[in-house]
Amino acid sequence: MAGRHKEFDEETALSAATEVFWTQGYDAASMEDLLTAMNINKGSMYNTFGSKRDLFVRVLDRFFKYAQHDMTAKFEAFDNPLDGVREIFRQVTRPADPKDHAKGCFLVNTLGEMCGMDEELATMARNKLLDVEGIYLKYLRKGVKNGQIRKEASPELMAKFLLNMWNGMSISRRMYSRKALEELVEMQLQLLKP
Amino acid sequence: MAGRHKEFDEETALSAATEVFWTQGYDAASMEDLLTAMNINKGSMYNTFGSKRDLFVRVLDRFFKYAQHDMTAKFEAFDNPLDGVREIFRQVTRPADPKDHAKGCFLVNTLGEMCGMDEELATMARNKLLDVEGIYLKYLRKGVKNGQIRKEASPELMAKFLLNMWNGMSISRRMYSRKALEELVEMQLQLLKP
DNA sequence: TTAATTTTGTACTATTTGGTCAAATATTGG
DNA sequence: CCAATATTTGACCAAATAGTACAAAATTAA
Repeated sequence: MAGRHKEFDEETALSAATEVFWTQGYDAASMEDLLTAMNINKGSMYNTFGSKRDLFVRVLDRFFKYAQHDMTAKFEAFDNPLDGVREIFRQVTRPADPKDHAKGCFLVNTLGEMCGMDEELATMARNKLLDVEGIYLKYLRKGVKNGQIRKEASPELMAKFLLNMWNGMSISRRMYSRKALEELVEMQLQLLKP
Repeated sequence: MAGRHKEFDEETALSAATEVFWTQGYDAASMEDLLTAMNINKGSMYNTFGSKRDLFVRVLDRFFKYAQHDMTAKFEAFDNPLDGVREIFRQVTRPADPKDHAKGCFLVNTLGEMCGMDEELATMARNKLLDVEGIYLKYLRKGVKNGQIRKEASPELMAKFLLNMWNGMSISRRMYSRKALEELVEMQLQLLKP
């Protein structure tokens, strides 16, 4: 196949774009911000990704793919799903970078920004969050079978509860101390214990 | 004092502006959108409110004032604070207009949009949400005294828990059915019962 | 009446927005 | 080397943005 080679790495560029969309949101992120972060030219961007919106969809999909793997890995690393949940919520209570508190959850942010504005993007974010709920459900069911999770509440409802907790913490992390967030997690996890 | 009187009612105009900011967010709401909704001219707006940002601050303050009154009234209408909380969360599970689901909570939206972008506005929203937490705290304490709320957890933590629940539901309402939302509320309220 | 004040509407600025395009550059197969 | 193909580059564009300016009409209190 003839033609000049791509000089930049798509993955690297998408990763940089993720950071910009994540911290600023879709609308507030300008093409200039994005191109500077991605370190490519306008032409390259439009040639490769199509449009700002298309780029966002790519970023969203890629983000979710990694999040999915990460979540599953964390659940698989523990015998007890409660420990998996704790590990997952450590991203909230003890983020790698304290600046992550302001960023919140990318999917939650997107659902919040797009709902009522761009229903298509909102639905993408919503469906991904529902997939997250699905992961919770899978490991909760396993936990119920092993007697690690209470049998009295339905796993379906408990999964929704965990997602609601995640949604809430995505906002609450912008207002509470680490200690308060940790207490909050531990308090709510009581609802899952047998 | 001489001079022509204002033709429009500031309260009415602010109410219209609230709707626009609430559904679209601060950034996405254009002056054109706002002026059309408020039904006044550019000159009148800038003369009365100063700037888009100043208008937003007025809208935010006014919104919170009403929310505060509303919450307090709901708590006061019931002997048991648990019923007060249920009534407050009916705004989420059974909103007056189903379109309110897409709108979420104005304060939560603002904290989400502004955190990391405009720290001053973010702090305004955050402080108002912390005031909401304060209201929860007041009535939880009363409930503890009356044996309606469990004594084992600290009222401070339970208040934070309620706010976290609110934050979460402000997102979750954009993805779940009424029935699921109601089950979610009732499940989580278990944590407050004695 | 006069001075003060608001409303209305239009025109304007200056900046930023997402997006386009053509020319230059690099790569490959024939 | 040549022709075809693909990417890079930066200039360019039309639309929208918040905000300003202003003049003329309207209303009011003193």
